[in-house]
Amino acid sequence: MYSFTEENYLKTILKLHLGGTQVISTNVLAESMQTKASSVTDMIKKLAGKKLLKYEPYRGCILTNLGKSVAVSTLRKHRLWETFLVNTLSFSWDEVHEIAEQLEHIQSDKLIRQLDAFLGFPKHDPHGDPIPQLDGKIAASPFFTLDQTKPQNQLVVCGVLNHTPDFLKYLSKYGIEIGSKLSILQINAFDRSIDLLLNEKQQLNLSNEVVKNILVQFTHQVA
Amino acid sequence: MYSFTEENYLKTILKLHLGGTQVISTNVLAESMQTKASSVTDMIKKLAGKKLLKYEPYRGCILTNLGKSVAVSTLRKHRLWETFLVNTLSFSWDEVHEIAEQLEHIQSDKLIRQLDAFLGFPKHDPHGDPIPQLDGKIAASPFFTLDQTKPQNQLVVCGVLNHTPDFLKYLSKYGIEIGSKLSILQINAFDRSIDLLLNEKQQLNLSNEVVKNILVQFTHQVA
DNA sequence: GGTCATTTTTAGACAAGTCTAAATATTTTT
DNA sequence: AAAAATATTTAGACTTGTCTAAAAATGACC
Ligand SMILES: [Mn+2]
Ligand SMILES: [Mn+2]
Ligand SMILES: [Mn+2]
Ligand SMILES: [Mn+2]
Repeated sequence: MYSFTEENYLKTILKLHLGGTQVISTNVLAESMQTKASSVTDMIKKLAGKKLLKYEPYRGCILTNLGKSVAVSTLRKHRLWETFLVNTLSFSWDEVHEIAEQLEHIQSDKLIRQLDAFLGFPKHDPHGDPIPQLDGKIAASPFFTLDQTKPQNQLVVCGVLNHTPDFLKYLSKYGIEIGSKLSILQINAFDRSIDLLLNEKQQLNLSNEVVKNILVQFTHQVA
Repeated sequence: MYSFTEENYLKTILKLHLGGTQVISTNVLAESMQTKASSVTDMIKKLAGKKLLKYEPYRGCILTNLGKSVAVSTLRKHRLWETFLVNTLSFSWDEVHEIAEQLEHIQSDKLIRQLDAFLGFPKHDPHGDPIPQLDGKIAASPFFTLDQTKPQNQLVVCGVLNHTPDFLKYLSKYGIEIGSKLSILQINAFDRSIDLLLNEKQQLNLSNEVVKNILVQFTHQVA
């Protein structure tokens, strides 16, 4: 129905909306899509012609409900495939994004329904991001970042905000993954780094840059 | 590395080679690709330029070893994905071809290796076609068609030659699927139809048109 | 309110893949 | 061996998505 390129534009616009921006400017979109502003203008016009977004020249664009539904569906497919790659095919969380970028464009409603069922209707992908449901609803994340915590908090790692392979490999190297238990020992005021105990045995220090990209929740809760 | 279109051309040429044709003519390829001869000429020239096939103007083309390896890899991916869809996601054998046509172009060696392992290194796809192995070898089919059998033969259905959804649904309607047991009761000379016993309980008659598209082997053998 | 910097759009070009129509080569028929 | 039929290639055009360079609109500053 829609080309890979169209779906990628729509998904990127959706993510910018979800990031809190109402109207998406041409330059911001060009930056996000890693392309030129002139290319974006051309594509935006085409998408507007297909009623996928509202476009005001020199102002920017906003997804219509139609555009939003296409974008959410693509995001849902992306995150379900990432879950499949990690849970079923033993990939690590830093390897799956590129492959999911391809798989998210496979067209078959039944395929995604069956995949969802096979995976047990997961709520979150391997990076802790919510998987949009079949009805298009995207749950608000129940997690918070590690830099919003206090000493003595007992926490579980539930996701990350930075999705780059470098960051994910860095965490894996220290044994930090989804489900890891963290106890806050001390927050160092001078550099906002945190001393903590990982899985009740290993003590380590994480810089503020790392800490603000880790999503956690309290131990007693069940996601 | 190669575009979807290039991979589709290469895979189609490979199948024509496997069907026994040494040199593929422009018109035959156009027919197989459901496109025009002029488009084929353009594409063949491009593929020849990339050393994927040898092309002699007005004569036809033959895959090089490089072209063959790309084509075999695409065919392997197609058949592994079809197996995944049927074995893991509960699709029926008449629903998977279209989806596999998309999935076969996903680029990731590791993905296919992991999928193969997850599926238990299957030798045949849901239609009984051999799955090319990682080294590029395609096993000769150990099966023969139902019209090459004699009365009293005890057989197991192992595949089909006609892959159209219509034919596959027709077989499913009568309960004929991979693994079904067949006993030949009688071969009717006047129309070459066959009376047989399905799974030791149901008697039925299959036309020659159906019979020559069903692949079987003797009951005692294990594929 | 006018100038300047920035943002956005337009104009024109290109690559991939396709098509129709016309030209040319090959094969078959006489 | 020439004519007719068939197969193949070429020429020119179109679509999608991209780019660079130039033009136009917008917003900031004085
Ligand atoms: Mn991702
Ligand atoms: Mn993710
Ligand atoms: Mn198939
Ligand atoms: Mn098949």
